[in-house]
Amino acid sequence: MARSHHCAELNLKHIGSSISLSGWVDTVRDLGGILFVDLRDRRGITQVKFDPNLDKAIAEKASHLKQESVISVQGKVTKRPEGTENSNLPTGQVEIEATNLEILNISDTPPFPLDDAGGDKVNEDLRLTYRYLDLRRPKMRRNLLARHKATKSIRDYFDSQEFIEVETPALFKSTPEGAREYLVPSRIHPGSFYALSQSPQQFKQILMVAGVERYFQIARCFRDEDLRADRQMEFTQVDVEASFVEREDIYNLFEGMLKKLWKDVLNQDIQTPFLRLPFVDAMNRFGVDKPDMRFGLELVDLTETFKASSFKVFQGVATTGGSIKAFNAKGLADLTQGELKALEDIAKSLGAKGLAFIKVEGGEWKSPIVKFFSDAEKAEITRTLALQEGDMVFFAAASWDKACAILGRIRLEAAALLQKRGKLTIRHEDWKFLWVVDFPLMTLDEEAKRFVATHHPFTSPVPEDAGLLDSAPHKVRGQHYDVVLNGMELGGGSIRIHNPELQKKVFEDVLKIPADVVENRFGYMLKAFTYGAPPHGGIAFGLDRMVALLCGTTSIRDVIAFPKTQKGQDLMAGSPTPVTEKQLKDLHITTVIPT
RNA sequence: GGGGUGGUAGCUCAGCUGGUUAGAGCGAUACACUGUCACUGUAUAGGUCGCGGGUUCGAGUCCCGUCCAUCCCGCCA
Repeated sequence: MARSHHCAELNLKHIGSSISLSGWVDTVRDLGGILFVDLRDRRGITQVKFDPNLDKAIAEKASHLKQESVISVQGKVTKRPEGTENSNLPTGQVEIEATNLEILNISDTPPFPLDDAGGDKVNEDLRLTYRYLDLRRPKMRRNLLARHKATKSIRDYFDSQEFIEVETPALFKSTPEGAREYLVPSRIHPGSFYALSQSPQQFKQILMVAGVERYFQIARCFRDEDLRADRQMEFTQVDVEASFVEREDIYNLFEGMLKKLWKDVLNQDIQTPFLRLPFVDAMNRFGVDKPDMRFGLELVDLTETFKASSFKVFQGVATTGGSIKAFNAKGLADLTQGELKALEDIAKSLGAKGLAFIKVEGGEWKSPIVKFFSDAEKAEITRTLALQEGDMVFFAAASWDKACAILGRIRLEAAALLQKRGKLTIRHEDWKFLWVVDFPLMTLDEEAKRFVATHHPFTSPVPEDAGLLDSAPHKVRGQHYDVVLNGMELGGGSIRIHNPELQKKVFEDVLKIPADVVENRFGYMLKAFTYGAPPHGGIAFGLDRMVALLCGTTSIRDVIAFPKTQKGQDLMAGSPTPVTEKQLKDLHITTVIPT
């Protein structure tokens, strides 16, 4: 038998037993005569003793071991001598007196340290090149385990709610309305392509028409967009859809899932129901549609205050439909020139002309713009922002959405600066869940000068707004909801349109997609809806982001076994690669490499 | 497509205003060491300073280009 026990279970109860262990050499401590090996498997570490007084040949053999070699050891569990116990190890009361050693594979010296602290500092490209070594690190092993627990918890939950998991195709047809897609050439149909599914959205709605009623899937999705710390080209969605539901049903269902998930993975109790925050309030108070509510620094609106101001920059914006927003970065008056410059650059990158501010220092307002303010304006600023010594106020004057976006970002940066100074504490495990609701159904695409669906074109309007679809599409609220945690969008969904006429109207009259294109792309769906489509709705959320949060990491690469780099490469296997002429010929493809 | 940061020994980093033979810690190798647990001690080896070009008497250092990684903007219905 290769092993009778694993490396985390032996203790005083096993003393005297003959056992066998297999695993990797974590460390070798050769004291000249006696020699200790920390033997590691996926469960933990056990100390093995090689004593030349007991067996000279085995001790000699062990002295040639290198770290990360794979060995199998037979021996007897013994109590460690008084004073040599290791309280840091669960197995630290005992050790194995080796009676036999089998060297299964000697390892080359690893190219980087495999402990948590050392490995964390290593360049990520090196970790990705040797991912099999990186994954041996305790932290990465924990992350893989947490992901497994999360998916198991989710499957158990939906099963208990009588949802069934249905697989849908990865090879779908191209629908260029959404994210850029990965195309797959058809060998059998020259010149035609599949698209890798960017989400199972259309199939899950069809499953509702099919009478499945309660569907979920842990589904792989593909999007050919630029990568980020929280975005990979292929990622995993927990995709859910149910018939005969309203928004409240989805909120309850999903809150239940998250409650169980947090309990199963972290053994923590989270509070439900979550706060419901309308989109407009989220923007006005936090400047984003995914607010981090673990800290304040909320935005205020000063548009009215500055409508008659002698400060022309603000007055001009305030009287021409724009907004003047501000917030108090409490205690940040000691911000350095460099930090201020960095904030200005961020503001400008978001379309601000500059970043107006007031520093309250030594009882005075230090600011390049304050000389333009009247006493009444100053009083109003002091009152609404609760200004005190040591505070720092930032302003944005622009269109409403731009002003919100600028300060929303500056608010996050200011919070980071305050945290660095120890003036603000933001705890990772302070779980502030919320639903953001009442999104506008349509958003005006400035470039294309037409409306685009905020969420997707299948989202149902809020019933009382449906009459505005023709006259004022941007005023129509959608039955769309996002679940947000600590500044991260975990997922979103909506109650869908189940009426084929309404769906057709949204495609053709509101989104202005030509009728023949609608028929070509979505005709099958509209047709399906004519055969008794039940009212339905659902939600999808990013499993990778969720697991990253559970593991306390900001990069989803840390919770994906084999992620790709920002340029979409697999550094270990070396994809993508060119292919042979024959392969291309079979697929009726010719390539043109840009020079 | 754009902006920021980084690339010096196997790993993590230092290397000021250009100036002799580019350093440290960890790791590796060898030897010593019989109760260590990140063992310890002594010694040794290890470098195309990402790559290409330029300025200069002289470039790790300055300039231009380029590649890679990463963070962000655009993008992600």
